[in-house]
Amino acid sequence: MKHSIGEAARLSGVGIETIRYYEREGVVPPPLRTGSGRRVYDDDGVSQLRFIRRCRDLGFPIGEIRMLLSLATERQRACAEVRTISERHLESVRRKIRDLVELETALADLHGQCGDGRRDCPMLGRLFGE
Amino acid sequence: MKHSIGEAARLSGVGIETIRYYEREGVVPPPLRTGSGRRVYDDDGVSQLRFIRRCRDLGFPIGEIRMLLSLATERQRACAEVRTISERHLESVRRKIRDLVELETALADLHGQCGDGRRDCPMLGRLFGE
DNA sequence: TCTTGATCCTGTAGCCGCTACAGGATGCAT
DNA sequence: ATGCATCCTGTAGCGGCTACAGGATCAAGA
Repeated sequence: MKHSIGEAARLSGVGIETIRYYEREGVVPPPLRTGSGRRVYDDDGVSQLRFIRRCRDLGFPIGEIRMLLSLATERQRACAEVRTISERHLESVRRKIRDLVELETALADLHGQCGDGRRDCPMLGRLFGE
Repeated sequence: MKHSIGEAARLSGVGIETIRYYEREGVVPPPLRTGSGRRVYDDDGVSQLRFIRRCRDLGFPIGEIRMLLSLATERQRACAEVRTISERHLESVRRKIRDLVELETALADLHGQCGDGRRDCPMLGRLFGE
């Protein structure tokens, strides 16, 4: 089946402007065009877009999605390499979680010092002090 | 004491270019200048910069730092308002943590399906499928 | 056939919070 | 006088979109 960019967007869950952005950035190949210049996507194109959206939902950066996509479309589906990429990404997600949890602790600690008064906030004092 | 921008950067832990950026954006007021046009910071200016850096370390966005800073420099130190801002921020940090933990689960799950083989990666299959 | 409204096109600018230049002017020590 | 550090302004880039402006085209109804 052939689809307009709007249909492709609906089917894949990727916004129209974002699809064009991916094309500009070379994440997806440029699709065919109608005589009047409108983009035409086939089912494979839509699948690629859906794949990208799922990867983005998982927080993969564009560069790694590009790698995953080329592994996938070259039909190699090289598991070991996918494993490496997803492992690296998983590690970065876990690092972010650790950082945020640390931050949460510090923030909750500071926040806890705030009373209900209207002056001389201890949190501001701590942030300004030294 | 008076300080050059370089000294202010060292003392506050904020980069030189970042200080100028904060000035452009109106986060800090423009400092005095020497005859030849170089910026001069006093200790209060350095304290403000340090305050901003600490807030940034805590993940506060610039807009909220602006509010905190005005609360602080107006000498009102209104604790209740600081509480509101930090509460909102804390909530957004916690939301981020929840999102990331969810993401981590999904990712680890997918990642766990990858074997050591070189073809037909189940993770790619899942990402492409429908 | 005409008109309306939806959809599409390109190109550009903005978001956040910096960071990294380029290209030039000072300041300070020797 | 020389040389190097530091400073200045202005601009562009990062990632990953998003939001226009201003125009072309399409499909459906009257």
